[in-house]
Amino acid sequence: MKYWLMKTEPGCFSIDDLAALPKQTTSWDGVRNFQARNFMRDEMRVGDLVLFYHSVTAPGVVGIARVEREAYPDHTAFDPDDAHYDPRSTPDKPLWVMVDVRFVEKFCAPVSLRAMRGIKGLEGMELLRRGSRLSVMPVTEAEFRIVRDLGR
DNA sequence: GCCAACGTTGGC
DNA sequence: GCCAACGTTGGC
Repeated sequence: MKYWLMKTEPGCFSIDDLAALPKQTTSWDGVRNFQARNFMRDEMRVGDLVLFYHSVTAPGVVGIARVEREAYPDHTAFDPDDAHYDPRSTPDKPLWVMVDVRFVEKFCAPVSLRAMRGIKGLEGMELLRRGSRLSVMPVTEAEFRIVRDLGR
């Protein structure tokens, strides 16, 4: 089993939005970065756990989700009216993929990006690298546990 | 709102 | 294949 961190802008889609869905499950569409796509397509498996990260406003990890369905074509790329439309991607040859994730828990206290920078054991996190912009990235089990324990 | 860092595009 | 220009991300 692997561990991940996935970013979202809460103004667009927050952990509360996820928890409020009937099945508490959503398709993680709109990823348009090859490195992030490759992680989803090649390495993400059902049951993997995800640190749910809010960016922009109060950046930090706010909870945990779980992968419910492995990569399948991101149909929003086919839709000219969609903000993430990409004409290079077609139903025959989909370029972009998405996974489904399910709500697991919301932290009592969000683990802010600022706080994470000072925590021993998190120094190696991709998220903390200067200029890190990846929206889907792997984390180690140790990092996952540290962040989870801080949030609970 | 600013701007550093980064990925992507496209001319050559 | 190089690299400048550009657009985007995202912290602050």
